[in-house]
Amino acid sequence: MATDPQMRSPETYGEIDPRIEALVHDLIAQVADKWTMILIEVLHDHGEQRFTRIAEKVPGISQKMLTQTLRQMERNGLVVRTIHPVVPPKVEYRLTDLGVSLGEAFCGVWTWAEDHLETVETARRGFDGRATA
Amino acid sequence: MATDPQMRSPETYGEIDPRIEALVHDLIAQVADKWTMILIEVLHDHGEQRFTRIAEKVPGISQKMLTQTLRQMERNGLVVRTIHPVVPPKVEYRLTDLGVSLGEAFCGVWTWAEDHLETVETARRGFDGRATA
DNA sequence: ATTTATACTAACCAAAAAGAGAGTGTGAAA
DNA sequence: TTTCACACTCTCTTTTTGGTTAGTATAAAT
Repeated sequence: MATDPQMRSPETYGEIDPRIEALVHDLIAQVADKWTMILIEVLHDHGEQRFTRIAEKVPGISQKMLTQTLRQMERNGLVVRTIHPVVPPKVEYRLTDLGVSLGEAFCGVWTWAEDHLETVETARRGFDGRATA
Repeated sequence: MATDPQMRSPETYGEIDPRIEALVHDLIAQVADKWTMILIEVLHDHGEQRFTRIAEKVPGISQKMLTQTLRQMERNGLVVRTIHPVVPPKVEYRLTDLGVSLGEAFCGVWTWAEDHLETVETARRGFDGRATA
């Protein structure tokens, strides 16, 4: 019995390099993150923006999450952060090419969701109906 | 000040139907879920499998998460669950066409991650280096 | 002299998600 | 007769996540 998650049995779904896999999961988890997706969208549609302008365009986000998400995106090279040394502070965020390309890669999933919206909702209703009965 | 997340100002990134958007986020959040992705992969590579066989192929997953994730996938129409009324119980899970198509839609992101792995890691090292300095 | 704007960080708290472990029903094998 | 396999469910605890609030520096505007 392999209780150690580090240990992989030969039966483990395993032709893929675990390093790649980790990064893939990681990246997808981050991008699929509610806010990251929205921020990519906003930055793509409106171009370079400063902190408060972004916040205004994303209702419901807290300062904390905005900062956190932008930092993460910066760390991954999805945005560049430009500090203008003026007072009051001015910081601008811009999508990098990498950020843009990630947005595009995600279009596949996005359009899948649009295309199969009805199917999924029908499946859900069916399942919920069966469960109630 | 619009503190109500339901209320959308005209400046809100807003040409998209919010119903579609909600479902898209929802779906992506679910698919991007660590386990769902892995389960799609396993079921795709190995075909119809029963509960314990799946568990063996996914080290680190708890019974709880396996059940939960499979149920969610079933509800969304990504898998079908077949109960064989024997004892001890035998339940098999199979990817639906919808499930397969979702896996394919996700390939774009998957390959993006593979293609840009180096870029992302470099960006991270740069960021972390700057932070330490 | 007080207020305002900006882009944050830090501390604290509540809620949600996930893990661990025990329990369940049943028939066949030992 | 005890044990075992299977596919769970239930409960309890831990971890993670996110929100809220307060605070900071500084110069310009009032």
